[in-house]
Amino acid sequence: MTIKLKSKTATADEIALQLTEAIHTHRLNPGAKLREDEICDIFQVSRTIVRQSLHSLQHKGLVTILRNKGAFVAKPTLKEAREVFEARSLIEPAMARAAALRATPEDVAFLEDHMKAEKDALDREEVGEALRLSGDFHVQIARIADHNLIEALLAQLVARSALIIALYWRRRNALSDSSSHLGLVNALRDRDADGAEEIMKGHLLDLLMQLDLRDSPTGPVSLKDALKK
Amino acid sequence: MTIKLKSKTATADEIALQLTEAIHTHRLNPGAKLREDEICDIFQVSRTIVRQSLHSLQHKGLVTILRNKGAFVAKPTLKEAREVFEARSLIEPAMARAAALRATPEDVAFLEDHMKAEKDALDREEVGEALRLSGDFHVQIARIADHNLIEALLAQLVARSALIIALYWRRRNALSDSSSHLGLVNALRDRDADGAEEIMKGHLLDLLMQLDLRDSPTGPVSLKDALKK
DNA sequence: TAGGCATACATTGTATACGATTTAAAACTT
DNA sequence: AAGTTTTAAATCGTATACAATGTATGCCTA
Repeated sequence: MTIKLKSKTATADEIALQLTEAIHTHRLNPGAKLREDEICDIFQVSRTIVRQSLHSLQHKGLVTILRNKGAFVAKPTLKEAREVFEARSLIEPAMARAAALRATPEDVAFLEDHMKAEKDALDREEVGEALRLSGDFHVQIARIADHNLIEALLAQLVARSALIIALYWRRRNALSDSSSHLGLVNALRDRDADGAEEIMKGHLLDLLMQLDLRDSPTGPVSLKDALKK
Repeated sequence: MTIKLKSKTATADEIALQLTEAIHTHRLNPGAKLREDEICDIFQVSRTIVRQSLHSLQHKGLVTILRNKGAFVAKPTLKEAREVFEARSLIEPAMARAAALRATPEDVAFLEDHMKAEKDALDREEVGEALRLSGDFHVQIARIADHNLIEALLAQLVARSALIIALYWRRRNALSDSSSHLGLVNALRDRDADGAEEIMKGHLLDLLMQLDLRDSPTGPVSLKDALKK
């Protein structure tokens, strides 16, 4: 899928956002090289701007920059993958609880729309987009909980989760368990803080279970890479 | 012994680290302007490098960059301050627990040395340095817990906490409650996971209590600032 | 003299040029 | 022909030059 932009100059943030979405929807896979000149051509900006966005993404853990070698979409190790989900397990249940205590009817309606958009994307077989929306759902919970810091942090963790899913997803058929999201929305509507917290806890555990985080070294590696040195 | 005469050019990371330490020890206060040329002169590097480090610090939440106006040491709002400590309260007790289960005798010895260094700094009345060490203690717990992701995250939160302390510290006399740290080390030595978790929880609560995070708008504001716009 | 306007200065933002390093390719040797 | 050295190309890192923006100064007018 081509990444197009308006004729006027793009900002570093816009480029970073587009790259993030491409990663999130698996149009860009872990390990993919991000050559500066190539991105310059696509967005019609100087390398200065491109480098800003790449560094930005590096800080967020989505990109790995090797000195004098270039920028690559990050390839989380098994340990990093576990750590991401451990961190999420520490944070998100509390966010679900806080969200349940604060959610307005508008918030609930928003989440319902959000879930519908996800379902529509799945019906259209836009798997990547569905995955992105599914992750964004979690970020929205933090937004409803009115916790900006964790919202930003969670956005990073969710984006990294997309990388992890790309690397360690077990089966390609069953995608997301939307029933958890539905239950969460219901709990929010009912102001059921305990319920929301528990559902979130279980939901993250479910996600983790669907990943293959055993000690197999690095997952799918190209033969070329494996033999390189 | 020969001394390196070659004026080794500082890297962006080194500059960022020095600025971070200056912030951590309160040699740089919230709101301080960080002019690029000035930093260039100090470290004898081009603006390219300085801008890299400033952007890096912005991503970490220590610096705020206003377009066309420049970089300033961040000034956390009351809400942001609360969020930092809420996030720490979600994360750190779990780290204390994990650390208690993993701590080796070497780890315990290291923490004891660390506490002694903090005490020495206090005795020498190097308040800023003591504060920095006190914060780093928490980061070391995450390191012992062998959780790299949270260790990095916590380093950011601790650095931001230094800003918060600079802004919202209640009384200038009583500094840190070293008894909590001592208790924590003992719990780690005893492999007392529950105890470590509880002590950490209480310790963070104590810290929070010593801050003035009531709804007074932004804490210490000058009349001049208040009328500025 | 106070306020508004215009100009000059200071600082930041972006693009480009140049040097350093890596990667790929070619030529050479054994 | 395989391996090694040499050469060239591609790519990244840093410094610098220039443009855009913001800030301060002085002048003019009422």
